[in-house]
Amino acid sequence: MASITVENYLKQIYKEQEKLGPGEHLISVGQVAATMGVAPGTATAMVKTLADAQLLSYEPRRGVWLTEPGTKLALQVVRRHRLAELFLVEVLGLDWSEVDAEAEELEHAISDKVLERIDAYLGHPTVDPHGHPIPQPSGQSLKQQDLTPLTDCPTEVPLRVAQVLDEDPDFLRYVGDHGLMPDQRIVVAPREPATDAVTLSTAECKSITLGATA
Amino acid sequence: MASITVENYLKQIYKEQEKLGPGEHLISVGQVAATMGVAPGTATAMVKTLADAQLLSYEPRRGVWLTEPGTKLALQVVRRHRLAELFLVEVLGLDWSEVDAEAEELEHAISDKVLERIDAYLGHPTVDPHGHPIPQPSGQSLKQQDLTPLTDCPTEVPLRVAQVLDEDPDFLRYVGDHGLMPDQRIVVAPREPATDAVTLSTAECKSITLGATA
DNA sequence: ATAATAATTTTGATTAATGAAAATCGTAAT
DNA sequence: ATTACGATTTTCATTAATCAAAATTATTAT
Repeated sequence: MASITVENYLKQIYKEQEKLGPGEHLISVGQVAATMGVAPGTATAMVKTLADAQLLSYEPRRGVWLTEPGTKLALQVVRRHRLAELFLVEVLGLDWSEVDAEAEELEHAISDKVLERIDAYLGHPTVDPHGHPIPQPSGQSLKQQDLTPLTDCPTEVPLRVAQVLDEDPDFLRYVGDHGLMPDQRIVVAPREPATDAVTLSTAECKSITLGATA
Repeated sequence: MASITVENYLKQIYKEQEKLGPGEHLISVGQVAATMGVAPGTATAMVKTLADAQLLSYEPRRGVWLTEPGTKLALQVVRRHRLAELFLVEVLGLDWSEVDAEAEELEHAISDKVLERIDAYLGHPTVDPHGHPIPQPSGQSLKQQDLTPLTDCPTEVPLRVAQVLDEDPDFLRYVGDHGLMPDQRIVVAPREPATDAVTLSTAECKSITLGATA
């Protein structure tokens, strides 16, 4: 069985790959070290053992990308993580700003059986509390269709929030307090081309955000 | 923070101590090795580091016993384990025969916050699905009052099952199928002094059990 | 084409947890 | 008082995961 450490590396690499454009998949070892918070040499060593285990492909000095089995394992971890998050919010009533950290532990402790019970209990949901898609048990991830970053949405038009990428608890609490969360209706104000800020109004408030929200 | 391994050693030693009569607390290192399923030398080494961490007292060649902090930590693990078991049965509908194994993993992944939510969700229960007491957050364990082993219950008298000690899934499934579980009413048939078997009748069946049930 | 820079890989060492096998100790029997 | 036996402890070695720092390599700037 894959250790917790291995599961975390695969999940992290998967999430980095997800950010890339379609067709792209190469992640540098430095990037792996950075997201995992380990020294570069540590990442090199781990990446080699993951390559030996056929979980990823490794081209020295270029980078890595997940193989089929590696992707499958990563998706299982992400599925456990996101279902755990949703469960914590929906059933135990935790705040969406804190569930990411909690699920970080639970994602390694949930068996297939328990996971499928949770899935059924929640009615086979497709997105987690932040609007991220929940991979299916088959190992297939729902593809994200046509999401537009706030920075290039049409202005003055009613829209609905699809997902919030940032997982920082303070940020989530802040935007949550201002009514910005998945499925909420918003209107983006006319852009000020000079700034990288976007002003938008929800039910009643307006907030200023940075570039990383969709 | 205590590692998962440390948590498991403390929990196991606690459970061994629990079996002892009041006043007794000494557990041999061999016993520790046996319940943990490790080589004797491994147990000796671990026991020394736990002693250095003040989690238990160690008298070479005699054995160990938990200190106050060690007991407290062990009780926290047991609490997480038993609340997880109950949650799996009550909320997710798992069978009582399988939840011990599942909780073995979850007990190391549940934060204090999530644990207290689960506790509240379940209505602050006092016993797990097998009738074992759930330690309180303070670290105090409810004391077990006047439980009588089946082997010396009065016969021909209606009784109610308090707890089932064995955690073996096959055993639990078997007795569960015969209606033997906590809070069920049973009648013990007259004893056959020659055998170590006890015959008892529940709603309709009768089953023959060994010596370790209360 | 060469030198400088930044990223990556190597090397050497460490810590936690473990097993195997040899050495030691304590108790019980002769 | 010895001896023998069983449990315990020591010693040596291994694996997974890590860091620090030195060596290497690729790319960029001159």
